[in-house]
Amino acid sequence: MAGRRSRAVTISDVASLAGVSIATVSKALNGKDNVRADTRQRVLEAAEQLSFRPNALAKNLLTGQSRTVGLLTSDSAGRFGIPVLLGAENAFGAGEMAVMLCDARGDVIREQHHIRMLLSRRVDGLIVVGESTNPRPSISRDLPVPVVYAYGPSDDADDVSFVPDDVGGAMLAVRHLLATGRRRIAHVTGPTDYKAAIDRAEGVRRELAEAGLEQAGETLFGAWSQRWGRQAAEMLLMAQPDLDAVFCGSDQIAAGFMETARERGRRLPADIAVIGYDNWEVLSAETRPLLTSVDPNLERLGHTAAQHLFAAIDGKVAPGIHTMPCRLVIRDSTAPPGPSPG
Amino acid sequence: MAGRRSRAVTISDVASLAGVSIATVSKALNGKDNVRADTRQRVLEAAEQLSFRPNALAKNLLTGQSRTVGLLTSDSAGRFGIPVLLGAENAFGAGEMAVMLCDARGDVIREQHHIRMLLSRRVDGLIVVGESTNPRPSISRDLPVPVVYAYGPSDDADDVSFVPDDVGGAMLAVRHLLATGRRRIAHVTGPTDYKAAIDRAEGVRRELAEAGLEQAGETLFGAWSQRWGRQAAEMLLMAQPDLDAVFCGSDQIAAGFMETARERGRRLPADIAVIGYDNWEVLSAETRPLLTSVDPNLERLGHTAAQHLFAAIDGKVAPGIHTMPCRLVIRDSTAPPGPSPG
DNA sequence: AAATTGAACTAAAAGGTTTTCGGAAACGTA
DNA sequence: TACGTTTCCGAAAACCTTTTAGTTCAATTT
Repeated sequence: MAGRRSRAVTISDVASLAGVSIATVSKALNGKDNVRADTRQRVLEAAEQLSFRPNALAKNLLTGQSRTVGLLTSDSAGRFGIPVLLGAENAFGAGEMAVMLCDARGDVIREQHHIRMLLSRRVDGLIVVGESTNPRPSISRDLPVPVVYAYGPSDDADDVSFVPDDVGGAMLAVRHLLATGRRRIAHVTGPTDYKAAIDRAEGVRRELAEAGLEQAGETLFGAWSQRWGRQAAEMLLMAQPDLDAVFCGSDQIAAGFMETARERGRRLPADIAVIGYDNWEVLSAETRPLLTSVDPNLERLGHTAAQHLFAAIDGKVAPGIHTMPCRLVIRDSTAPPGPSPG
Repeated sequence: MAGRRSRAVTISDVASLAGVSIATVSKALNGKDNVRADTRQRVLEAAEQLSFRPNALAKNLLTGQSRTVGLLTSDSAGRFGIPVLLGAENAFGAGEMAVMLCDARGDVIREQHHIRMLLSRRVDGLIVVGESTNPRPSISRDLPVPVVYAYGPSDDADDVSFVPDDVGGAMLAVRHLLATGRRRIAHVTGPTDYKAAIDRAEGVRRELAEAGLEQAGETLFGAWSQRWGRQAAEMLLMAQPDLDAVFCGSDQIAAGFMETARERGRRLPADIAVIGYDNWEVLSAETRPLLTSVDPNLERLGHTAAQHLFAAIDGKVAPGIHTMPCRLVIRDSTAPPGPSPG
């Protein structure tokens, strides 16, 4: 509370105390040449004594750069925005960049409002985090600063987007199932209006085709929820009694599937192997057995997007949609099949 | 991309185009007096044509206020920081405030670094979001701006903190169990080094004492996890065969408890009622039966904290730890007991 | 007709920093 | 002493906006 209402200490105060001009203070504090060692020392001591912090507003006004980026999200609450946000904040943390967080909550008006606000604050760049991997309207047109899209790509091919490789992630999962000896593989996933669901189904199709195998039944599209996982399990266990593996489009679906499969007396993973998606640890590390899951590496994606934004601020653009690889986190739910009860 | 590298348009450009002085432009755009209607119109058109956005840096430098608050968290990834953050961002969204997000990731050095950065950017205030409800070291000492602590309170009684009322939340839960006819109530919760666990246990004790009842066994402290919920269920069902209700310290514990209780043949909620804590919808809306849970109203807490920060910026301080009420979200897991299988 | 008023506008200052350029002092050389 | 060189420091401009204190000019009053 001390000094709450007192005027902030400026470079002039430091100059007075040190008995030099403000120019010298500036040079001394910024490590510039042409300042005698003992003068610099005096200045440093004065600055320390007054706990002087240069006014970034003034500096930024002068340089025209705010050393700030805007992070525009439609769904900060979502599980996907946050890791991206963290990765970005991470990448910035090293330098002197700051992140301004704006949540548009899916409202175009609010988004416009935030963009105007950020521009008037002269942010150096913008990261737009989608709430799904579905393409979203571009905002880059006529903006005076570079924009990078993360998770959900822009619908304009000239923009820069970073998205997880859902097709590749699904292929990883199926490949792992095949490698551990599974042959009758089903796929349960989310709604068809999610590009993520479509892409993952395509990955399954592609990898199975490559192995010359048929998929066990059509892909079951539903919701991303545990409930749908349970429901799908009922259907699948009935329709495909010789099923030996299920690849689920989300960890929640997988958790639901496993719950019902256990109840129906299937041994996991001995009878049926299960793979989830997202590697959402609160779930995948709590299921029984522990859930093998595709990790979309979102934090790294956010980090990369932020680094790319830096490059773009420096004028180096690499337009297009960049897909980032996923990794498979192997846990107990895909141990090789066998008669032992695990 | 258009004009990416061209100098930003300033008020002078607008003045030239409109054929007036910059002072007139300022007054016209800010709705001040003494500007003729047609002049104002001309200015507005010129500004529109150039898509002029006043440089907030310059304005802030002049007024000495940045219209920005810093949000300092140790755990943005956590389930608790995010809602608070959203509530705060929400409260600010109405005005022209912006939020700068900084994640210290529990590192004191990093926290100091962020504080210096925020101060040099002349933020108008700070919100510190704890990662648990345990008190945390105060940072307010000698800071030139007001600080409000949310979720985790400051250890300095002169600071302003907003925390959820864990004791009251637990009392709500137990009262509901009593009201629906339960009498043998057990409590399973997290580790003893969490104040939240201690407080909730205290709430249970207090409410049961008020009703003149004994708690069914000692409070079981463990982890916040589903696994611990399962483990505790094994113990409890053995040790307290006539148990008719369990209040769990988290939704995860509750989910684990329910899973095992079902496996052991208990009917939920007919035989045993279960209440969770946090009302984390991804869990509480997916359990079978749907989980009654104490909702700590975190978003509202964040909102209130932000509003209070506004007040503090205007010089109105109300020091102390303010506990915010929880609410009980009643779902199927606490339907009255009975012989029917539900 | 001269003086007063009021409206509409402008010049200039202020805000805190960095940077450029010029000046002064100290020193060495002739 | 006169001159050139080096080293260090300070004055002032620039960044862009808002606000204050005028200034101009026309309309109104005396």
